[in-house]
Amino acid sequence: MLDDRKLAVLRAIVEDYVSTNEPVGSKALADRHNLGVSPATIRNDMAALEEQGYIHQPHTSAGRVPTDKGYRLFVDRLSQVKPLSGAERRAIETFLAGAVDLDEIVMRTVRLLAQLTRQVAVVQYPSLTRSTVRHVEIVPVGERRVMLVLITNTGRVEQRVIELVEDVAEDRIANLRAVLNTCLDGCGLSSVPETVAELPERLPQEDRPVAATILSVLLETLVERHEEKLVFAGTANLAAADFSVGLRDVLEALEEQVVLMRLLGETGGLSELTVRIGSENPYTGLRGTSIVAAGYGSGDKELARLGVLGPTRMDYPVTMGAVRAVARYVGQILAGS
Amino acid sequence: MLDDRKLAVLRAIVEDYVSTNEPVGSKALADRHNLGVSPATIRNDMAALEEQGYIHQPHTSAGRVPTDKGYRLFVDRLSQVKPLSGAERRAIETFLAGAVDLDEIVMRTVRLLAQLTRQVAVVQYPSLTRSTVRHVEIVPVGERRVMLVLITNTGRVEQRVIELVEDVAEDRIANLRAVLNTCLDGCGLSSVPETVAELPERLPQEDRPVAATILSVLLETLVERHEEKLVFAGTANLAAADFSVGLRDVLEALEEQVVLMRLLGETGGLSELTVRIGSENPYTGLRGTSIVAAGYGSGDKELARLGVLGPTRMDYPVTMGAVRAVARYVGQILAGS
DNA sequence: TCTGGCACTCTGTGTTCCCGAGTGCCAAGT
DNA sequence: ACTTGGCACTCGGGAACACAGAGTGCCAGA
Repeated sequence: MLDDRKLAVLRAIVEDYVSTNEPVGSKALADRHNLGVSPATIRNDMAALEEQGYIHQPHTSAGRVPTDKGYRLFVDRLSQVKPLSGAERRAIETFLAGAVDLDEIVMRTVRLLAQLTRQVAVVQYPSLTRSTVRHVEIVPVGERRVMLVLITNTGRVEQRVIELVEDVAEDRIANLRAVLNTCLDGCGLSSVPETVAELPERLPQEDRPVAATILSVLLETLVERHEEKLVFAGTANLAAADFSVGLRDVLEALEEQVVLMRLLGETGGLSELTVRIGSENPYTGLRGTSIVAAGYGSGDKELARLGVLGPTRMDYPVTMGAVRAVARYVGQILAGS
Repeated sequence: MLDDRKLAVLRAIVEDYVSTNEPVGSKALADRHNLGVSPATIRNDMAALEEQGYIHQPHTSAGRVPTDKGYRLFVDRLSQVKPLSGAERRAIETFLAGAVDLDEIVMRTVRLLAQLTRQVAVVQYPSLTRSTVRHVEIVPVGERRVMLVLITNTGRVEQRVIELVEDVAEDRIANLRAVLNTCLDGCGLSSVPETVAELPERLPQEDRPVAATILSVLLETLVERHEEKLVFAGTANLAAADFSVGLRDVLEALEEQVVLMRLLGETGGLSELTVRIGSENPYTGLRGTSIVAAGYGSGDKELARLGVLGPTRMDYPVTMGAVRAVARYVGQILAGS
């Protein structure tokens, strides 16, 4: 069905189209790549490729352009992820190493990725789910209000203000805090719910209503927030890549956290690359765009995902290389801190 | 020099140009606004206005377009800030009231502002400088590491990880924490440096080096971070407003926090509107764009600034009204929480 | 000081035309 | 059974051109 030469032709078409941004014709192909055959032969192959939906002709008598299906085949079978240059590696290391806390790690990562790929980069904050509790703090901040602060081993801090229904003396709060910390210290966030369920028994009767309020907020924080936060950078790169489809839609999609979350996708293995090409992704505003994403984490646990978003017509090998490399480095940094 | 009628003509030109986005000619003016004079007269006035640099002709035999100077005069003398409609007010209130913590207040504010003005909105996090300390927490997070968490009365939480040079037992940390909280509780952040300076005296000799390390980080956090954080939303609106100047530059400027910070400007009074029109602003990538900003705060203290950024050709009265209103509401919300 | 009239100057738009790139097909060659 | 060169055909996009319409400046008269 698709012999080697046809595949070579498809590869050549993708490469040329990506670099020139113009439909590529049989003659140009014969010139630039030495496929060892004449334009006429290539034309026959192209006809076959088009027949099967891998490429497409904008109009009669224009060159061919890869379809989403064509890119898919290219990514799956015709290309190899291109590793970064040594200089780029060093740049990543020095750039990431300077970060002092989680916020800054994330910030620098997203900028780095945007710069490296010249596309829009998206980084999800490390999920709470895989972290463990380092410390829980309950701070009175008013008459009947306390602030709940949760610190994880990944250095993340979550905070919520809680309204109480009754006045609670400082020492009762202190006691509650002590009990909470004893129970939860080092506890994996995913197992917090069970641990918390048993907790009221250890408290004096009178404190249980208050504890219940606080604990419900705590759980809520874990569940609701556990992977909402996203950061992105490099939107200016969108303007450069002249988007076929309105970039208004793309900008809108970027502001829809929910959409973005889904685009980053569910995890494959750690550092495993996910590529969604054009219409493969569920959001209609993002036809015309592809997403290359990977999970990152410390050790062997995936903490969250990161990726880039660009025109379907992107340099997949290079982009994939950059995403994979950054994901790995971030993992290392997180593990080391 | 500029009699009333000429001013009226200028106002009419600005209004028409803003609504139609096309150079406006004398006949159209005479038709749409009843100025009581003939097109010919208007032409004379326009010639005078052009002479003085308030309007400008793209080409011979095209209508006139306001210059930056023209917009400036319009904003300063010819327009009145347009208050929001009742419906809009209610929308603001309900939308902002739902926020549970500072992060969410800021997030909702920036979205609200973007939606209301159909432009790019920017909100600066409430500055620490004006807040007071609610609580300082020091949490051991490893052998020789502690995490410093600072909670302010505005609900903001700052965190930093600190490496120590020696092992420090829990109880010494606890003591340090107690002392810190006693001294700093309720202390205005701006007066923290002095307060902290006297602090070592209250500590046992042995703890002073550790305390010094921690305190220096504390101060650093206050100084360095006190107004770095910015959030924006509504970039999709940029695509709609067909920017004369490349929107690439605008997107780039948006990612430069420093530039943005300066654009929001130094404070006038609280809720006082600052308007920078086109070339008035210092960053060349933003010719073609205007910024409308205002300070917001709780009580009479300005905590930070917010604003919107859009094409020079924007509806100033409406935009200014929205910015001012949002600034006030946010102030109220912050004061109330 | 305002107004109507008039000649003039542009831009933007629509039309036409033509070039060239690219194709598909076919018949001949290996 | 492929591959190749030749050939007629198609179609998009740029250049040349004309033209209508909007707008202007200026001038003479009210």
